[in-house]
Amino acid sequence: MKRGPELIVTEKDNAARRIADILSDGSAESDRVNGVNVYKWGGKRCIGLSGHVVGVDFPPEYGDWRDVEPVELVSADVEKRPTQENIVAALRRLARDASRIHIATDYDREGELIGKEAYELVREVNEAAPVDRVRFSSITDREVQEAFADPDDLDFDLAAAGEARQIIDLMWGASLTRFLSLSARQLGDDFISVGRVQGPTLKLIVDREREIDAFDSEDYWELFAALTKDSETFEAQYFYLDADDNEAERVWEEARADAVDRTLSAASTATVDEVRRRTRTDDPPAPFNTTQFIRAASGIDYSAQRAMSIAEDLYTAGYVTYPRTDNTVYPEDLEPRALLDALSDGPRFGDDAADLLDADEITPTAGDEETTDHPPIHPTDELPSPSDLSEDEWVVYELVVRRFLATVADAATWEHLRVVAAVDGDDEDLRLKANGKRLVDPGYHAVYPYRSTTENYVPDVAEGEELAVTEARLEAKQTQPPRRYGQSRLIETMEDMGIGTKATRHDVIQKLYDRGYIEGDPPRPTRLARGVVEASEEFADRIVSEEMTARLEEDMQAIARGEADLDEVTDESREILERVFDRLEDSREALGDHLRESLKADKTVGPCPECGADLVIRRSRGGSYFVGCDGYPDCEYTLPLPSTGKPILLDDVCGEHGLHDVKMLAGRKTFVHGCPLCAAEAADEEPDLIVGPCPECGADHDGELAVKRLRSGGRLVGCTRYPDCEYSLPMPRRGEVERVEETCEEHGLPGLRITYEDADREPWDLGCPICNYREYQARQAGTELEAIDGIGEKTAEKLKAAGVEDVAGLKAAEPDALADEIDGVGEDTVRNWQADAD
DNA sequence: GCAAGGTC
Repeated sequence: MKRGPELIVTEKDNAARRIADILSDGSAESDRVNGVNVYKWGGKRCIGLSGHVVGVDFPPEYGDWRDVEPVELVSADVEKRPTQENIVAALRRLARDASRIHIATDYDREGELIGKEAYELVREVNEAAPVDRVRFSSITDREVQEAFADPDDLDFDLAAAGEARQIIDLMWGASLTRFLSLSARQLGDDFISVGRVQGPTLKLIVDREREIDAFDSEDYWELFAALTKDSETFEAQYFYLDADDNEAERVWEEARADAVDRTLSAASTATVDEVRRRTRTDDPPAPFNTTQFIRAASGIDYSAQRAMSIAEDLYTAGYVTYPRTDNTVYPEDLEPRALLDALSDGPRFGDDAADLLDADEITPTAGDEETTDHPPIHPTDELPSPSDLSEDEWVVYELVVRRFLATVADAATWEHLRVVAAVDGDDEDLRLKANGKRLVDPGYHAVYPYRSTTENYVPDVAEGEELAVTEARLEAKQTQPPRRYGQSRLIETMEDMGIGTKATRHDVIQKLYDRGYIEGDPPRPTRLARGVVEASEEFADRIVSEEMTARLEEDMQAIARGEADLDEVTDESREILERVFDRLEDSREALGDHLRESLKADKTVGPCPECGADLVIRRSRGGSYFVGCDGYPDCEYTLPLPSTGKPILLDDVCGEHGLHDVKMLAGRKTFVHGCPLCAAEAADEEPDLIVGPCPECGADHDGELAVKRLRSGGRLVGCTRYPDCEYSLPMPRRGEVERVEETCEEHGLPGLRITYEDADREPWDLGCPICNYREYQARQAGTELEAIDGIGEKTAEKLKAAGVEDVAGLKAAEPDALADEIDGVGEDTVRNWQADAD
């Protein structure tokens, strides 16, 4: 046997560093091999991978979409190829002279597969060294030491289960994606994708939209009365018992609602006939897993994607534990008291943490899901100093800290008081109810302010007591269609359906946005999405059904138990997919037409006022959007669109022009532009407001600056001699601009004031427009990239590497070109950043 | 270039 060093392989660098630290008792030293961290001590080396470092794909000859019939992918070989060359090379180099190899990847199915991939890479260069597998549920001293003292073997069956998933996902996803894209002739960046996870997720959204479309709203009425005891007034609601003897508040017949209203309006007293007091315990929440973290973050207005991105940054910096976890049970070795003690030094929450230390006994809550790979998300005992985090990072970090505090805090206690009072009616008594609640012991709410603690006051009354009826109110209402899924609700539903994983669900939603399947927030499906779901339902129902995952899960478990083998499972899946293609091939044309119609519907604004053909949303070569006639070049009619954001069409149609309203999506700066023709006409009619002499041509040519409304809906201060003089300054789109008395000495211009229709909104005195713009530019120049929502330290680094140094540079960049240069960033993201920078 | 799953 060789006498070289032992090699430990982990799933990620972070785990490698911590394991090396534990096994070496802190003596490990960090080194770089091929740009990859390697930790060395004694006769040992430890390297962290980056998840999968090899990927599955078809052989290169299947690469050209147009040359290969999609159905050929069903029977094509699937190969493994390194995807992280530098890590693979480093692993090979270290493995060559290793005397023994320990696979220490995560303790789950995917970890077993990643371990097997490492094993195969090792075997390519070292046939002799023994390879074992160490398994531990959390990276703690005790567990790691025990695992290395008693190593096990790789579980090749479990890894094969993961491989079956890889192969099946690739063959279904790639073949159907190519088929749909080819049939609709969408081959560029705008290909049409389907897959085992994105399919059912999209169908969920489309199905909800179908319910909304099919919904017929119904009128109903609700009745309220103000009841007064002494001088204390509270509101009670009319109710009755329905046919099933259940309490009902909605009255479905107008005549009856009016009759009840008349009786209540005429009544002067109501008699209390029921008083019920109840004390309710409100238990503190369970520890955070990924899904619940995303849900809580969405409650404070962070999108799923953004919340996860911040959590990952906090994890990398060492302030919170691994954010991708299903686990809602803290590991045994977590010491709440020690952690509270550490947190009590922190800003914002230190006092709350310290208060919790006063308790005699600290028992954390536990959720239903207990897994072994990672603990629930909680803060570490390493605290950031105020300047270490951006404001957004602080907000999210505080959420994680406070969730931990909540899980070790006491339950809250509410006192509920239900009062029912009766008013004499013509044939029967009318009953009114009020539900009071009071937070008598705030418990965990004292440290976790993210849940509502709104109280409803109902005075202390006794049965038989007479209350004054001081007001009656009839409210006409309509039943509402079901609500669209929000992002966090979607993720929870995906989790319930068993599709996707903690690490991918939020990415899947992002993918649906990127593919043009959903828009806005809460996401609504495009026509294309409906077209894809309809086509899938007809020909490949599996790919939009959660059953596919359920079935795959069963097959994987069979493989893992050694009761089925990989080929059996993948061959069976192949046969099913072959049959799907038998039917698809016959309908290629019709399906392609349908998808193309859907694509066009997403872009069709309405009839062209000049030739009657369709007006569609198009993009100029510079990347900006405009409305142009589909009859181009015969008809050259166009309308401009605002320069910020990405346009989508709303359902509302302009009564005058028959054009759909346009909404511009730009993150927090999203706004409704409305009918583009109305906007253009309004701009033509709005008179320019002359401000004063143009600084460029005023002296020589008498040019004047004026506030002008643009046909795109925007506004600027520009020279009246445009286009001969192109001097201009930006102006906000909204509000009414007026001149004020005082004049700027430097520029000879009056100050400008913007007033708003909303009377609550303070007017904005921006002063001399030139001075104002200068100040604005100065502020921008001093603004760091990180100040923009969605840009963290890492993204800022990537931006700088791409040549974007500051906010001004970001604003000047072409979104598509910049997106190409930065991994994991799409064009829309860049547009959102730019909109935020304005 | 296609999926979904790791990780960054």
